[in-house]
This record gives sequence, structure tokens and C-alpha cells, in this order.
Amino acid sequence: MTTSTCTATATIPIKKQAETSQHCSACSLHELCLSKGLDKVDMMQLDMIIGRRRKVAKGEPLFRVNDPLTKLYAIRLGHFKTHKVTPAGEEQIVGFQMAGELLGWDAIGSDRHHCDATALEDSEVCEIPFTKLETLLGQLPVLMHRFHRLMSQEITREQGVMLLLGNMRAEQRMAVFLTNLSARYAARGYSSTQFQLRMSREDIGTYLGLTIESISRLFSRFKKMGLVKIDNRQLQLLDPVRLKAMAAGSVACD
Amino acid sequence: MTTSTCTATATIPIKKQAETSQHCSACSLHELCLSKGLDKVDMMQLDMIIGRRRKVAKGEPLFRVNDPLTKLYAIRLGHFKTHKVTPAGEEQIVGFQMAGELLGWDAIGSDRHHCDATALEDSEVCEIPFTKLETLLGQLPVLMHRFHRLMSQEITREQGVMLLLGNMRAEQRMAVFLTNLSARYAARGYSSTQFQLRMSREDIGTYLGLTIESISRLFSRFKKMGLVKIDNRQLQLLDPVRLKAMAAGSVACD
DNA sequence: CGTTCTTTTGATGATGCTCAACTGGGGTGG
DNA sequence: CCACCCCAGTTGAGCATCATCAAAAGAACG
Repeated sequence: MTTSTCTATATIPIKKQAETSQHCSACSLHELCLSKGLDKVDMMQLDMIIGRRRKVAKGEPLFRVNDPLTKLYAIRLGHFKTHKVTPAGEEQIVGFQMAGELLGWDAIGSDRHHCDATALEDSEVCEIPFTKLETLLGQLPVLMHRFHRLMSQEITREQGVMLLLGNMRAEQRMAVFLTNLSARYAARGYSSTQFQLRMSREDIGTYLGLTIESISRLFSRFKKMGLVKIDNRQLQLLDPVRLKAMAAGSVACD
Repeated sequence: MTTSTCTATATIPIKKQAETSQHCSACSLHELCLSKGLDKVDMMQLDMIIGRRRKVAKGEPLFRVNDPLTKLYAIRLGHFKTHKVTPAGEEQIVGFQMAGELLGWDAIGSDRHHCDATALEDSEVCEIPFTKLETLLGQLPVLMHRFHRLMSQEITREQGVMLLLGNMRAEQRMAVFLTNLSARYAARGYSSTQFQLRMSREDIGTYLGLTIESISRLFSRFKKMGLVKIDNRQLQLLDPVRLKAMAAGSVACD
């Protein structure tokens, strides 16, 4: 008895896939991404609906406010910022996203995006058609649960930023920001103490609710305190322990 | 041919329901809540998994940080606040929730709650067992989509608060806060210009990233400006247009 | 009717913003 | 190759907003 029907349904889309994108199973990020925890069969199903990979050049938008929701995006390579603008024209960055993270959550609620996403460097994303994804979620409980977890984690992450913006002094905000980056690079197998800032000082300020001058002064102060070494955007954490303590609010300032 | 199997599966749980809670279809909030847009059949299915109604007295927690996720909660009556605490012990309110809104999103990502939810007045919620709900989502695409929309709206809401906390001056924050309450009461069929503040001045401050003294001064100033009338917690918006303009940032301060 | 908690109001001060000038690196054109 | 410019970032001086500290007034509750 051959498994002809099985191989037939499976092979065709996979071949099509191979032309435009690689598979989740072969992706180095599949332990961080939507595909985490899926078995081979489920992952193949996910592969089948994932569209082309798309490149986004530095400074270019991945999506903009009011764009209709058609896809979610998984970052395969690079970094993005998501940002909103006040009616008065002031900008707020609501998040920095890196490889393995998903983008586009904000659009599901109204079928339109409520923030902009912009590449901080030349980047690459996997496009996930949302309607197809939702259909698939109905068939693959494991995938559905993974999807909900990621979405919930985004909610929790944002609550953390609210805490930062509402409660913390400038110094603590910066410490939280740096330790957060550190942890995320560590989770990706990169150094937790040495990495490149992909965003400008202005972006950092716009994220932390501070001005660019304040960011600059904070970096200077952190240098003097022996917490970090900064050369342009190359960052080294010299005293991660004390930095974490500052982030936790248990260390006084000056 | 009788429809015995059908009625059998449907009737039993419904009877059980009737003992402990009313049906979504009979609920005055079903146009705001999870059940919005469901047809009769789907709504019955949802009714079947919804557990008892639970009363929460003023000041009592609905859930706390680190509580395991077992249910989501739909507010049937009353108001809640959700709040987080910094390692240093400072509190940040991340949201005020009112009837028809869902609570517990934050727990899905890690099976544990990441914030506290506390009743601002004597309240009542419908308990929705999460595992059962996810199973049902797999069977009812309309419900799944509704679920995703609500979750995404929560993400967008939080982004709005980040914008508020990161960018706006005290006066504008207050204007945004009041117009937001106004709109939500209007959506529930209540007056958009006259309502009761269910939270203390301190809660408002903890939400807006300001001190209680600042809140008090803002109220006094708004009164002087003829924007509002405040008697204790009874609030009347005297000039909603100007208030909205302030919220949009298009009106200067003093 | 006193006690306690919440809210209001005032006086003072610190944090971070604004405005301004300067530095340094990278690219461009003469 | 150098001069120039442009942009990102740094540093300084003064100031505004909002926090802190303090006290009193008002509401809530037993």
C-alpha cells in the first residue's frame, strides 16, 4: 500500500514553498517563532500557508497606520520599530522587534493597522496571510495555543512598558531597556554583554519617553559609572549585575 | 426522524447553565462581549462552557500576580482595575475595565497572571474556562475571530496608553482619560457627559503616571476652566468638545 | 461625634525639557 | 586629497512641569 494521496497533498505545496521561502523546520529561529513546539506534520502545514519572504530596506515601512490587515509578519532577519503618532504629531515608539518576533498584532482588532512598523536595518520577514492562518489555527490546536501565547506575551510586554513609562526615573528606564535587549540577544544565542544598538539615540528617547539629550547624558553617566562601554552604537555591558539592580529599582542614582 | 441527539447534547448543559448563570443571548452586554456576532447555535455552545457567575466585592482581587491561568473573565457588572507592581514596590495601573470587557489576557502567555485585577466596586463576572474556550475556538471560526479581535484591541489600547504616558503632559493625559471614559459609557448606553468615577484620585494618578496631588490640581483647574463639574466622584463634562480638543493636543494649556 | 481616610491647597525643589552651541564621522564634490 | 557639508550625537545653561513635603479641610464609618 502506497501513501500516494498523502505525499501528493504534501509535496506539491512544499515544492512551491521551496521556490519562494525556506521551511520553518529549517529556520534557526523556530524555537522563538510561531512554529515553536509544532511537530513535523503541523509545521509542514504552517509552511504551506506562509507566503513569500519579503525584504525591507533600512528605514522603509513594513506597514503603516490604516493599512488593511492581510498578513502578519515574522522577522527572519533584522530589526524593526513599531511606532504611533499623536494627533499633535508627536511620536511614540511602542516596541523594538528582533528576529523571531511577530509583527502586526495591532491590526487584528479592526482589520487595519494602528501603528507603523519600520525597518531599523535591512531586514527580512516571512509573510503569514492572516485569514489562512486563522483557518489553520482551527485545525491545529497546538498552533492555536502557540499563537495565543505570543499574542498574550505582547500584551504583557506592553504592560511592562507602561510600568516603565508611568513609574520609573530616566536612569531606571535606561537600565531596563539595556537589560531587556541583553536578555533578548542572549535568548538568540548572541552575547548578552556586547551588541550593537540598531536604533538611534532619538529612537531610544522616543521609546523611553525622554529626549535625545537625556539619552545622551544617560549614556555618558553610565560610562562614568563604569556600567557600560559605548563606542557609537557598539555597546558593552561592563557591570550587568549592577545594571539589573538599577533596572529593578534597588540601586540609588548618582 | 427526530433530532434527539441534537437536543440531548444541547439541552443538558443548558439546563445546568440555567442554575448558575444566565445566557449570553439574554445578556444586555452581548454586543460588546465575546459573544458579539455569534448566531444562536454558536452562542449556545459558548453558554455551555461558561462557568458560574462570580461576585467580587469592592476592593477584592479577581486574580493576582502569579495565579495560574484557569479562566478568563467577562465583566457582567461593575468595574475593575488591573495593576502591576515594580520590584521597588511602586504601582502602575495598566487599565480600568468595565462591563462587557474581558480580563485575564495577560496570563495566556505563561499560564500565570502578570498583573492583579481588583474590583473597584461590588462586581460580577462570568468565568470562562480557558482550556474549554480554546477547544471551542477550534470549532467555531466566528468565535475564534471575535476572540482574536478582542485580544488585538487590548494590544492597541495599551499602545494608546504608552503614547499617553510617553508623550503627553499632565493636562492632556487627563483629557484623554476623561474622554475615553465618556466614549465607553456612551457605548454602553449611558450618558457620555455625566457619570460617576469609580476609582479614587490615587488610582487615576497611578494610571496616568501622576501623583494624587497633581490629579487634584488638574480637577480644580478643569473646573475653573469650565470644562467639568465635579462633586466628589460625580462628574459632568460641561465642554466635551474642548475636552476632546485638549485630548487631541490641539489646545494650549493654561 | 470622634476617628480615619481621602481630597484639596500651598510652598519648595528636583528631574528632565528646551534652546543653543559644539564635536565628530561619513559622504560628496571641487 | 582636501574642503565642505550634513547628520547624529554630545555638552552646557536656564527653566518648566510636576513631585515632594506639609497641613488643613471634607467625607465616610463605626
